[in-house]
Amino acid sequence: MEQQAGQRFWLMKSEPHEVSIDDALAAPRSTVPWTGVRNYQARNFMRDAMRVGDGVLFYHSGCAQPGIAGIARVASTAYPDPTQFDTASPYHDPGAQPQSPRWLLVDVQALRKTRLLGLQELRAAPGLEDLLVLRKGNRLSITPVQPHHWRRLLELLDT
DNA sequence: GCCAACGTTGGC
DNA sequence: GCCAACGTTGGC
Repeated sequence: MEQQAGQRFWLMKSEPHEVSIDDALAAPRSTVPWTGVRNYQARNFMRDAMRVGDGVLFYHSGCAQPGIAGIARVASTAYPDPTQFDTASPYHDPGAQPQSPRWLLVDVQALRKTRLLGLQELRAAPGLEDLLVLRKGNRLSITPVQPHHWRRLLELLDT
């Protein structure tokens, strides 16, 4: 991916049994709505800081082989997550009202699948010591990625 | 299944 | 505003 001025970078976690990088690539226009974010900090990143075209590291979590599995891009601005109003959804939020949505999402377009860059390898890689997702106890499903981390990760993914 | 870490809730 | 209890995340 070419770096553009003002472009920001993100790491976004998905449980592959829900939406994997393969699922995203197989979707129409390789684009999926990032449903189910129920954390205010992560929501605020989408609402306040993300822009169309931002780079995304597609991370598989909650699985046997956690790690970065692909590259994607932010494909929309933030809009209400419809699952918050859906009583049949596990993401239903009885406190959310259609007139005042509580939860937002962005569309994410998968660009390519990469080799699996696993957690162990991430932890061991020089230059990634401060990557937020590697912090002890980190549970945020969306974290900003510094440009120098992004460049380093792309190097690692291409080797 | 276990458990550390964190976020949210609700009584006070 | 404090903080204990509870629920969730996510690696192992």
